[in-house]
Amino acid sequence: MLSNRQLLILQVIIDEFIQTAQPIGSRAISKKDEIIFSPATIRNEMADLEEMGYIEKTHSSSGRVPSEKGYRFYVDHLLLPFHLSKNDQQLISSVFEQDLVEFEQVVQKSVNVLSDLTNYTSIILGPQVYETTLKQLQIVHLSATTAVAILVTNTGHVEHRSFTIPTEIKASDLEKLVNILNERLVGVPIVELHHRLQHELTSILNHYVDDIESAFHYLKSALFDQQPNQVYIGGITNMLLQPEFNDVTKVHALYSIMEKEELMANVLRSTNEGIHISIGHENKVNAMRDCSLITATYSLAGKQVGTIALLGPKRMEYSRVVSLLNLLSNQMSHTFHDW
Amino acid sequence: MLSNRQLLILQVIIDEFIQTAQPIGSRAISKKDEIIFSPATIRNEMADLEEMGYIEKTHSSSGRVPSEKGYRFYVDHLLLPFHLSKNDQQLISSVFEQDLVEFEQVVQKSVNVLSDLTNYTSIILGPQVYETTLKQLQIVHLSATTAVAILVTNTGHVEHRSFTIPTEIKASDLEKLVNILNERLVGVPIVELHHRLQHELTSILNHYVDDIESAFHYLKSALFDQQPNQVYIGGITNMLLQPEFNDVTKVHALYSIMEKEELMANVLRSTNEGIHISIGHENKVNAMRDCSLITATYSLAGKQVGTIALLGPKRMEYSRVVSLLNLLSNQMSHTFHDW
DNA sequence: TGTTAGCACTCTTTACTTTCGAGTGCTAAT
DNA sequence: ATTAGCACTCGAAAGTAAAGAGTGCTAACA
Repeated sequence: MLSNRQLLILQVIIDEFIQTAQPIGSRAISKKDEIIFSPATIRNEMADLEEMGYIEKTHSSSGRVPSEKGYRFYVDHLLLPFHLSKNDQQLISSVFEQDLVEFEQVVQKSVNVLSDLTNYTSIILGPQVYETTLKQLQIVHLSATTAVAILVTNTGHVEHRSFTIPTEIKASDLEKLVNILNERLVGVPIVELHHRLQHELTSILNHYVDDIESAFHYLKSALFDQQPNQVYIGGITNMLLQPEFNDVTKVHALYSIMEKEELMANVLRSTNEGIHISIGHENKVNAMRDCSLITATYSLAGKQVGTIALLGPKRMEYSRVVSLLNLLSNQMSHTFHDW
Repeated sequence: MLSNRQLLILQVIIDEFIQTAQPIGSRAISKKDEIIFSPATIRNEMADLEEMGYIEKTHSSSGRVPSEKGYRFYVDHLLLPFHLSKNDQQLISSVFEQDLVEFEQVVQKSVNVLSDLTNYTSIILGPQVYETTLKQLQIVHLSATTAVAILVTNTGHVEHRSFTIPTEIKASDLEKLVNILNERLVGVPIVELHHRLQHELTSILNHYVDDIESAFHYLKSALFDQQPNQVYIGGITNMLLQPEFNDVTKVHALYSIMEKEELMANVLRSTNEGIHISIGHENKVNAMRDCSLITATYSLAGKQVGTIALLGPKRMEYSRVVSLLNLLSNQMSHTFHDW
């Protein structure tokens, strides 16, 4: 479809535009070392590339900028493997060098390193709780009427929820309940807890506990009502550094959606395994239509559990970012392999 | 010092500027109902007010805007008690109407309500952990070499930290240690824990535990290494709605410091009891020199524990914001009174 | 003596023009 | 097939002009 020369020119245009954010003219292209043709020749090729929809003009006599189709072609066919600098590699590795056992710590560090290295906004979706299993359940009484329920997972994740104990529930009932649940439910995947509680254990529990109904109801609501989506975001302010976000209204739209954890979680959760790139209008969320989102998945104990993403302008350093995400997601998966 | 007429005019200028963000001219002032003088008279008074430094011109023939000295005078002497609308009051009360026992939930809700009501950025500094006491300490083993330490406070706050258990420490030692700590330390203020561990308990512990040194060391570092500052921020994007933050560079500076939790914690921690207002250059942090920060303290069980703040342009609705903060901080203190 | 009308003056804002240059498309020559 | 040449287009930047909001000052007024 595209001649070698056209491929070369397209590559130069996109590479250049990613760096400068300025439209590229035929003269500038001809001056590149790898180009041995005159501006006129290049103009002809550019006219063809434009006709095919890979590049665009900002106005009738401007240089060219990549179109979304152009970026798509670029990432699909022109992406050269990027050799990460020693510094990049070290910074990523440094996340895993300490004895961090807690998931949150690793993720928090990763988010920061990633946004610092790229100057984009990095987003990590934490492990799906349903991939993890229950390690321990516990009630700590704070006063006669209040208590904290604490749930520890096999990944070291701790969920806790305070609640008031209504007067009709005996504290002893609650304790019994928790004891029974611990005996029966340790090792069960979190996502199944609800079902198991509901269907298999009610009868057994009725046997032991006087007023199982309300005690159960309370414990359930305390623990499972709002399963928080763990979305970690770093480098939000980096967006402001990109020239395409000089306009405050654009930034506002983008920031608003990033404040919505659930929305972000949905966006990231629906990604395929491995590296995936959404460019501009390929993004389902309107406010991201001027951005590209690159996602990578990582796994915990062999199962896919979460997503790492970088959000930046369409004019992203795709090559480098893909390499960084690859490295990081691999290292994460490796670190979490035997948890 | 200032005549009644000057006070009136100053008040009108500031009230008006707070609403419109536009310089106010003599003609506009004279049209106000409460003003019965001609523009010429007002011009004379304005010249005086300017000479005294309460108002400024943006250029030689512009209307006047309040100076920082003007705002200071305004909040010190001209602030009328603001009557909150039913809606405002209800929204604030709604935070406390549910059975929220957990501190985090109350604070998170408050932050959101506050930023929604004001269109400013709201910041809440969580309870100082050292004001709270230990309720329970616990170790949950995840694997042979990893465990989570969980610390529950009397406020229902849960701290947890995962750590690797080095081979030289016996799991049983760790358990013993935790048992002893629980017997001895429940009810001790968190801030004293470190001291108590260090000085009073070492001898006792030595008696029971074989290798107290390293077990102790590990537990300590797991629990007390980085005491997180709990800074809750809501409505960061609201800044973008203010005309004074049309400039992306200003926003960037401001957002950067808000990403630094410790810095924000320091700023808020160093406030006096009750309501306090810092205007423009009164703020110690450079990036806030174009902003006003209004803080209020709330207490838990009678002791001062935290700060609620609103950050906005110098042109804030001081009167309303003060009332809102007063109401919220009182309700918070009241709610937390007997925790 | 305090207040106000009148007026010249200042400065910003907006719109309109001009100029400059980067870049294009096309044609004709190589 | 490639390139030099050239007329043309458009945006960005700079300059000009008019409009309007607001001021300070002076002199008149109650």
